[in-house]
This record gives sequence, structure tokens and C-alpha cells, in this order.
Amino acid sequence: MNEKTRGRPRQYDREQVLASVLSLFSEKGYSATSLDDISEAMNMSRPSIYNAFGDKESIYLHAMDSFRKQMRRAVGKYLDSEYDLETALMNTYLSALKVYFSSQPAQGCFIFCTGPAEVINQPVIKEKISDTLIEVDEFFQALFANAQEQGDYPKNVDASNAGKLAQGVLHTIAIRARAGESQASLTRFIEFTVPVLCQTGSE
Amino acid sequence: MNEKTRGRPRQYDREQVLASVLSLFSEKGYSATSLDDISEAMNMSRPSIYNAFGDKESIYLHAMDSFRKQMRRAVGKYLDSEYDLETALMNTYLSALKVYFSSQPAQGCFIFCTGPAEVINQPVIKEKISDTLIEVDEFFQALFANAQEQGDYPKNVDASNAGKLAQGVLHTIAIRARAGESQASLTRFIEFTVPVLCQTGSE
DNA sequence: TTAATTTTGTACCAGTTCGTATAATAGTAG
DNA sequence: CTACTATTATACGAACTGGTACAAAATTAA
Repeated sequence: MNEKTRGRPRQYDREQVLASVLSLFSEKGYSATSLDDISEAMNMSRPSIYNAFGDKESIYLHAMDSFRKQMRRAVGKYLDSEYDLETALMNTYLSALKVYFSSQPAQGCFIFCTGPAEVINQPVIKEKISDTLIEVDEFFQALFANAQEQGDYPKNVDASNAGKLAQGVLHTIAIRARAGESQASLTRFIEFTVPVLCQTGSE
Repeated sequence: MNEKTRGRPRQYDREQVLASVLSLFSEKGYSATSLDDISEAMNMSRPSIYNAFGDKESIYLHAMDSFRKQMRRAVGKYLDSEYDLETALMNTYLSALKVYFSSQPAQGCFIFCTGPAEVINQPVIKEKISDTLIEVDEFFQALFANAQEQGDYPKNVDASNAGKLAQGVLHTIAIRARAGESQASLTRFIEFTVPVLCQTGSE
């Protein structure tokens, strides 16, 4: 890459401006964010933005992809079988919490806190959220399936629904973080929850 | 009530127009809904709306209250101790699903699907969501505490966190419904989940 | 140099936004 | 019938909305 191309060289860094607009959308949501806001956050003129990322909806979709990539980088490693189920779940949730609280005030999950509002009238966003749900379900399902193979989780339990419940925990801590619950309180919550998910509860 | 008052009589029914605007906000979210939309849905002129419910944010808050009332009517009865824990949870989730799928396409939970997007820049909405979280947590916590008194749930388990997890299930089915998952699939999910929550899982 | 190519900056558009000033309307009180 | 009161309808305005036409700028290719 970095081959010399014809034409005026672009002055922006793609990853960098995507991070800016992700942060902006995460704060204000899709509809409350104007192209002027975006232009200012990206430090790019509106025609440049349109040329680079398309219209507003398309920019939002790019931000969603960017956020998903960030989360994959944060928790992808816990799929490796060196972690037992309880550790993998715990680390996944703690990593998510770190992202959800990475700005002040905490903004929770960009996708599941700002996306659902737009779903009914924006089929493309609905599709992307649905796609995200599936990917995350599969991530957690794989955790439970791996544990089943290693005798770490009962084989007669439906790993698919167990994975869905595990993602549900992610949804609730995302909403709660954004609504103002403290990181400490949510950490205690997942410390309670992980053993329940693993069927190693206190009894 | 219905006492004769001075002045021109109002032509609208408060409950009815609140139901209309709730449905509208639920579809489009807060920011994407304009006062013109609201005016049309309520069949009221803008000054009348302003006089009756205040500004846009205030209308949204009224809609949130209206939705909470609706949910209380739907599930409040399951607090009565005639239901055992598993039945109470199951009925609560089934009733919620009914609300979440009451329009086509399914819109999920009005509060938790459209509210979080606005939270960062609208402190009053944040406060209302936080308040809702607390009320629902207390509802579920009471379910577990009642079960503990009746020997239906282990007494050494933290009923408060159990209640939070139970509300988490509500959050995830709300998001999933709005993202397009079917009512049948979500029903299967809660059939899996309720025994896990009750610690009566398949092992 | 000259042409080709790509990005950037200025300026603009028509439509929409939320909110309100003003006046008409429809009832009650005396 | 006249005053009083509350609701409704019309109309407006200043700011903002998403998107784009157009020309200037900055680079490479020949």
C-alpha cells in the first residue's frame, strides 16, 4: 500500500476520522447528529465526506463496522481454548465494560444503545444490527460449545440459547452503563451472573 | 371529575393522544420525530400540544410514563404470591413479548429501544430511564425475594442481582424483537432462560 | 509543460426544524 | 348580554437540515 496515486492527495486519515465520527454518533445517536457536526468532528468539508463515505446513513454504517472491529480486537482472543468457560466469559464482559466506560459519561455500546432507535425506518441499519446480533450469538455459542467438548459445561444444555442469554448480559450492561450505573456496580453484577450462566451457581 | 370548567372545552382525549404519540415515538425514536409528525398523529395544532404537554422533550417524557403504566398493567399482577417464581417470570416475559410484538413490524420496548440514544445530551431522559431501571429491578427482585420466603429459591443467592439479570432478559428480547427476531424464536429463548434464572436448570 | 485525475473549499438550495405571536372560537359566570 | 377564561387555528420566522454544483488546488503521467 501507500502507492503513489494520481490526483490531489487526501489530507485525512480514514481510521482516524472514522474514530471521530464513531465517538460523535455514540454520543448523540444517528438522528440527532447533523452533517455539520460530522464535518466539524472529522475536520473535513461536506463534499469530501460525501466523496469518502457516502451519505449520512452510510457514514453511520461505517461507524458500526468500525465499532465491531474494535470489539473483535478486544474480545476475540477469548475464543482460544486456553481459557475455560468462566474465565472467557468474565474477561469478555470486563473488556466490554472497559469499552462502555471509555468516555465520560459512559456511553455503553454504540450499536445497541444508538442503533435500535433507527431500526424501523432504516432497513439497512436494521440489517446491520441483526447481523451483529448473529455474530455475537455465534461468539458466545462457540464459548459454550467449546466448554461442552472439554467437559466444562453440561452437554444436554442448548448452547445456542445459552449464547443468546450471554449476549443478553452484554445488552443490559450496555444500557445500564449509559443510563448511569457505575462500573463497580456492573462489575459486581457480572461476577454474580457468570456462575449462573456457567451452571456453577452457588448451590 | 368531568366538572364543567370555564373556557373553550378541549377537543382531545388525553389518554388517546398520548397513545398516538407513544406509538409514533416508538416507531421513529425521539430525534427523528418532528413536531409536525406529532401534530398530525395527535390531530392537534402545535400550540394546543405545547399548551397541553409542553415542549418536545416533555411530550416524550409523558410518552415514557404512558408506556410504563401500560407495562405495569400488563405484569403487575405477577407480584401476587399466588404465582410461583417460574410461573411469574414466564408470564411476565410472555406479556412483555406481547407488547413488543403488538405492532408490525415489532418495535420492542419503547423505553429501552428508543431512549438510550438520547441519554447523553438529555439529562431528564437519562433520569427517567434510570428510574425505570430501578423500578423494574425492584419488581424482579421482589419476585425472587418472595420465592426465597416460600422456599422456592435458594436463600443464599443475591436476589438483587438475580433481579437485575431477569431485567436483562427483558432488554435483550426487546432489542432482538426490534431487530427482527421472531416471536416464536424469542419464546423458545425465554423457555430456555427461565429455568436458568430459577436455578432449576436441566442438570 | 500540458493533460488527466482526485481532493478540497465556497457557496448555495429547497425543505424542514422547533417554537411562538396573534387572533378567532366556544364555553362558563354574573 | 357582557365579561372572563381556556382552547384552537393561522401564520410566521430565524435557524438548521442533507445534499450538491462549481471551481480551485495539488498531485501524477506523458
